[in-house]
Amino acid sequence: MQDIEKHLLHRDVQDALELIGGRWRGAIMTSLCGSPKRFSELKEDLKPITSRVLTKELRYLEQNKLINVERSTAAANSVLYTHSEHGSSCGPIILQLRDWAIKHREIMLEYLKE
Amino acid sequence: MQDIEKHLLHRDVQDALELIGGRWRGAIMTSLCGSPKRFSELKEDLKPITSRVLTKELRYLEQNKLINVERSTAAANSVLYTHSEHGSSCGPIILQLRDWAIKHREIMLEYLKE
DNA sequence: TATTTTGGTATCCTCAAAGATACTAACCCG
DNA sequence: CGGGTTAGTATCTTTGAGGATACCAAAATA
Repeated sequence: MQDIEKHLLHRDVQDALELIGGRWRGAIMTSLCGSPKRFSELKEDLKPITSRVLTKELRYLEQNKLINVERSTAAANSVLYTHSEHGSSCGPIILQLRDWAIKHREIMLEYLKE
Repeated sequence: MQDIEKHLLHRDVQDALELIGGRWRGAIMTSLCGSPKRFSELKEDLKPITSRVLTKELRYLEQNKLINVERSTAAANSVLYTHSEHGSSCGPIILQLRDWAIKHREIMLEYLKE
């Protein structure tokens, strides 16, 4: 492996972690794994997130094509958030992150016992 | 899937993203995927990271058992950072994150063309 | 012995992410 | 018509991650 490639490698990882990192983005994508949701459902699921932050993060994810936003023209006050095709492709990674976090917790508990 | 389980699901993901999220943690773990490294090698690889931040993040990763720190008793001014057993188990996930980020970049370029 | 390298500390500062709180236009339901 | 719900905005404030800069003791090296 060349130096340049190594360098690019962690730059890519940084990019990925900016997309789904931070306090809420990963959680939002996770919440949408189960099923499409409306704003209020997301807010409930991610409590104690605030409207302001949820709006901002949803706009970010929309701009980065990770979610689709169906602002139904007919019944106006209803907006559906769903994974985009590419957004749903991070589902498996998220599941692995979850499993890894659970394993991590167990390992930390082991150390605390000793 | 029950509501409670859904709730736990994204909490776990948030935990994982705290462990390897932020500006540098994922990159450090990535850099250590290739081979064990010394402080100065990490600093070079992760340029423009500062000593202060690198130290802080390494201590965090050490406390969370994701890396081992070999402070060689014999030759004192030499410290080796390596993945712990559990730390190395996030290697595959990191590779997938990298692939996913690369794919994301391509997709965004597609949209810009149109 | 002098100099450089290594692996850090010590302070101070900035800025952006996130929270608290209040408010609102449009709709929908009875 | 009136009250509640939906999907947000508008301000203001806080917090802490991360950066800039300077400094340092111990060890290696020349």
